[in-house]
Amino acid sequence: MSQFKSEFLNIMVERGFYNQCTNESAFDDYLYECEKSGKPAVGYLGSDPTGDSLHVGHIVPLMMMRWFQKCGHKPLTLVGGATARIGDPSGKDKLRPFLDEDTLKHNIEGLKKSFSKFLKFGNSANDAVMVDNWDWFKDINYLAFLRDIGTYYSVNRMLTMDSVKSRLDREQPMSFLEFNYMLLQGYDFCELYQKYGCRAQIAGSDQWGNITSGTELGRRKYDVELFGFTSPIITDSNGKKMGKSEGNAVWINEDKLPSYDYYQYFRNIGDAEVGKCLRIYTDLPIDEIRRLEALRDQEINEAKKILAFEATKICRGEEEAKAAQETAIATFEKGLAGGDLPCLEKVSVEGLSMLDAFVELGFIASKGEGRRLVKQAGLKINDKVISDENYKFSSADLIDGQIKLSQGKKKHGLIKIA
RNA sequence: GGAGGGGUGGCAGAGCGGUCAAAUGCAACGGACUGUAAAUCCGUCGACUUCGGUCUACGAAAGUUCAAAUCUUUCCCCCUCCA
Repeated sequence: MSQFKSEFLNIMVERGFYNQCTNESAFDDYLYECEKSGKPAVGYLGSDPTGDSLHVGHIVPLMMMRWFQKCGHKPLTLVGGATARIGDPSGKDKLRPFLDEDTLKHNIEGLKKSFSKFLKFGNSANDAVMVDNWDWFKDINYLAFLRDIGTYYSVNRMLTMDSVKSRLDREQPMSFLEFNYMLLQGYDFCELYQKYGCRAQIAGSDQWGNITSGTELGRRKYDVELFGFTSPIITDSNGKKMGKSEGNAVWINEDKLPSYDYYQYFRNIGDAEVGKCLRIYTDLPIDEIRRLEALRDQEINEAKKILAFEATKICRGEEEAKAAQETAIATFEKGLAGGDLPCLEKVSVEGLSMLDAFVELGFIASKGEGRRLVKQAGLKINDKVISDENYKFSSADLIDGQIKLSQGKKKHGLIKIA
């Protein structure tokens, strides 16, 4: 009844992770053999440290790797210390600014943290391993590289690759530096094959060109079939990429985004996305997901709560997920002030300007914006709309030693007496 | 090296001496309707403000002018074509 022999591929299809594979049946055979023999298949996921945390948009391949590991296989997570110094031209119009050494180092630490939330690292057979391509690129000799690797690449072929072609079609400049990116990523794949016996690369579909660069190099240089496997780009109902909230990225790392906000991102997902998101962002069994996504109208909110909780649990841990959920329930369903809301601590609130407090909480960028919101009835104190833009707090506003501040319907925060 | 085109708000993109805090679109934000959804409608969208205004902004600096995003000069950056 299942489409594939291997557990991994079946899960990928069932949960909507499968977009494209370099050789579906051979990959299936390979995985199946590994699953049967108990000897893990090795696959890798690469990410360039151009930022200090991954965000929700990166979760898709991360979850693929998570399932890969759950099926008994070994994930390698590659941080592109070297490739980040080049810049992946895929989907870009411009050369990226160069990052200095300190930033790269900082970013690599951030990525490791992000990876470790989704994968188990360690020394067992199928534990994940972190690698950095800087290790093998830093001492490489240019001439040796050209002779060893360059001979296998045809410029004619490279020019047909989407990442290059689209740039040329749009008459955007592409530097020779960026043009080399796919060679590096191809080399990575082969290096991991040599070192770890890695035969698979898993990534988003925008990486297809870079992946086939690796599989082709593997075939030509080592006479081995390497596999590439990609996910579709996950978009919301408006066709926009997932992962932005209020124009800001939804970060994986907790130092970049509070768990409550992470939870709220999933809680506020559109109805049409619930099923898709449950499959992709949670570990819930597929039967349970089918039941939840069938819910309609009011009831689908239950599914969204489960989605938000489960997604937060994977990324931030069960404790954080619970706290976020409790805060959300208290705030939205009971109209109380939940404990996990953003909070200002004050010795006294007497005479404190309301606008200053909102600015300090980060809800508004300026007092001017606050004044506008007051005119539009967008600011509330203890759930009462404030119409005086110069409102000053007094101890009469305190309820149980705190004041609840709200901006719009969704942003809530507290002032507490320290 | 030569010739030409260009750098404007989060992005795209008008404006080309005053009426410009800068059209329009997208994004974003608030309100209404709902379900913390979508769609729709209305409104807002540089900062400060005692709501009269004040200040800072159209790559950077200098200049012309009563007045400059708009003209001049120099510089920086980007693109196209030629060598």
